[in-house]
Amino acid sequence: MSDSPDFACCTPLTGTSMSTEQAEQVAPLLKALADPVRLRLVSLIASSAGGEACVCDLNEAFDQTQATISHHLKVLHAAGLLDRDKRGVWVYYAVRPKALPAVATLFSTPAPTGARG
Amino acid sequence: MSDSPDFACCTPLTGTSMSTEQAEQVAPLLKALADPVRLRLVSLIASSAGGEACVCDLNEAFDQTQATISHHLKVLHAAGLLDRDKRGVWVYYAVRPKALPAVATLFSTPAPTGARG
DNA sequence: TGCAGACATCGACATCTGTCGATGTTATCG
DNA sequence: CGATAACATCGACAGATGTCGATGTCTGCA
Repeated sequence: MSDSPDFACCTPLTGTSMSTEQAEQVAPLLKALADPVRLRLVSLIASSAGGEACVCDLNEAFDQTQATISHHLKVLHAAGLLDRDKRGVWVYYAVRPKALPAVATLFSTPAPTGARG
Repeated sequence: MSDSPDFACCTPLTGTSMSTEQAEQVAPLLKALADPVRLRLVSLIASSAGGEACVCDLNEAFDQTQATISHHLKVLHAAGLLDRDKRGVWVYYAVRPKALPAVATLFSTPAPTGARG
């Protein structure tokens, strides 16, 4: 996977029927988010100071093993949702700026401006 | 499963860290959407005339078996994303009005109104 | 009553996924 | 150089998931 996907998922679900290609491009993104632990990871990172969080802190916030958390972070990173930054011994993850808004656009109604018909 | 979930997923992911309970409530919703076929199903239904579509038409729009499409529709219906309406021999599915906006809110930034930092 | 069509369900299967313990890799400190 | 700590990777395993063919259920029609 590229390290900087373009988030082509910016076309709303409604309005026009989605192409097979686009669906196959968006699904992995949602699949990465469709897990309670990963959802909380993203939320925790997004709400952290500076928009980033150290893995060591994340490990302590969950009941799962360090290996499991590392796995989930890898999945989120592979999906292009998280940025990874290693500083010395510590690793910081941050939510990719445009990732969440892109997903939000997917589920937004096209354009309520100028309702016609 | 209730036939009318309240879509408690209306709190944005960012801003405040998500609770375990809320995460476990939202994850199934995203899991239901995290499939290319189901994504296209929702999109196709949402963009159909009247906001609903007959299963017979949906079947013809996909390469998968009728049993598979029926399965996916059941998953989406169980997640509270689709409404089911049987009329004679035909069954019509419609996207639940507030379902998609609720998901959109999840991934929206808390409040762009009156940026105050 | 019998038949045909629309859709759901069942049973089976290969594959994917979440989780863990164990181990590997890399950076820091004495 | 050796020890320690932070994080990633590996191998394994139970359970979930997507798909199919076959069959069941219900409706409308002759």
